Amino acid sequence: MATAASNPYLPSSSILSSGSIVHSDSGGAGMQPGGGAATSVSSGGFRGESAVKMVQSDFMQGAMAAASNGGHMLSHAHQWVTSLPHAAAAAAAAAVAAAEAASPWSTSPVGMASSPQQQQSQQQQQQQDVKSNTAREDLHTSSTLHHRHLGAHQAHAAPWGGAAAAAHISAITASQQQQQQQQQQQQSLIYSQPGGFTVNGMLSGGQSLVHPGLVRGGTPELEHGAHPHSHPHHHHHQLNHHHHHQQHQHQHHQQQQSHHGPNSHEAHSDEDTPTSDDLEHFAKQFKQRRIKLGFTQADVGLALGTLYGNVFSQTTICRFEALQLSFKNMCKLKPLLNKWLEEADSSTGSPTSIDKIAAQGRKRKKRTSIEVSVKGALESHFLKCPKPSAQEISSLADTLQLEKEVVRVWFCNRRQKEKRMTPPGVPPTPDDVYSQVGNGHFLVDYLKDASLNGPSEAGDQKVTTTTRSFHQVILAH
DNA sequence: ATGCATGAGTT
DNA sequence: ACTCATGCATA
Repeated sequence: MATAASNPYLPSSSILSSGSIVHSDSGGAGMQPGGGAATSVSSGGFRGESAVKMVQSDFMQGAMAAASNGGHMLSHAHQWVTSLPHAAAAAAAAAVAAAEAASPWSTSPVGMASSPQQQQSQQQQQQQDVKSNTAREDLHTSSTLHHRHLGAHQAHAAPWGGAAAAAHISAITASQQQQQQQQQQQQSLIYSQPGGFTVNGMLSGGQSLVHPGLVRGGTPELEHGAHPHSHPHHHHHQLNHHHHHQQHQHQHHQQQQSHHGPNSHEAHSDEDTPTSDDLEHFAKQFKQRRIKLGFTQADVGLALGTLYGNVFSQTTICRFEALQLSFKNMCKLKPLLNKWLEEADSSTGSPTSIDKIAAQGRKRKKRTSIEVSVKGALESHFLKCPKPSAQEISSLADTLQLEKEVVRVWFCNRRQKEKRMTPPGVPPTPDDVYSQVGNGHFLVDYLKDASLNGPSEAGDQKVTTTTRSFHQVILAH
């Protein structure tokens, strides 16, 4: 009880006007009345609501039922905390590109031309699949890694990329990039920090991870951020819009030189085209080495900032290791992490000096805790309609007594989750290969329903099989 | 390790 | 208003 109130946020204290902020929520155990609004929390279980997370799909089954629980509501009030304006601001320059690689990863099968229809047409609706039924559960047993084969549904054609190849960039057959559809792709911006001053925190140690040489003096230039050897110039910027389809997709042909043949395939180090297998393997390996070297995920994130000018949080590193990022995002980060690994490796023994940067100050809304029962309700709606219209959101919000914005964000996040490489579930038991269908499949698609977005194409998506390995399988047909 | 959140860039 | 990349705050 009594949780003390440690208010986490609150930037610097007081300046904020009024102090009404309140913190609360927390959940710890559940008490804490919250100051203004109570956010109910209750989730209880540690590690993510254990129960809940266990099975997402199960929500429907079990949780839902429970859901009815009464009506509690959570009110979360909105209390954003204001903090200081941090300076981060952004420098913006993009540098990134550098690493990106690009390319079509097609390594795979290739050949087939993809066919599908969807490629260009659709707009945002990708497949949202919903799978429902089957329960996929995720339990990853905590710490250890879960090895699953992830699926990669990689789909996009290679947006960013390209070329990463180091040297020759240009060439690439055009095939891939080709069609850029208008979708959005994302932006990958990179924030580079102005070298002038803040470089990222680290640096200090110098010794440790980086050698002066690598880090370019402080200015991270934007243009080529760092490529060690490759040539610069490719425009970084995202280009290509092709996007989504991460999961379904078909890849494009174009084989690149990456793998060779028959038995050997490993290689891929960085520049080539990362295939999902590569990514999976790399991620595992990365984690292992990182741990051996004694670095935390947070350390790595900061170190990347020093090396490339892009700082990443512990969260991102964690997700990378767990393959919980989109395929594209994984590809983007891999080169950076690989580079770090090389550095860290060579400089063994050095301490880490890390420090945190801290603070950013922006106002961030207090995190709303949604009760399990409410989550169950949201989950069930999601299955019915992953993309509810504004109106639906409003009514749902009303029903659940949540802010509309909270509901909207929940759906956005839920949708993102579906797109990750690693499906939420993936049983740690990779073994069964076959049976996975039962549990893991998600990519089913249809169901896009119509609410807002449209109709469209939806149906097309075909089903991608999903079974364990998406990679290769990829769309059937 | 994850849930909820912010924001750029699109559409 | 959405998607996608990221991260603070949390469990």
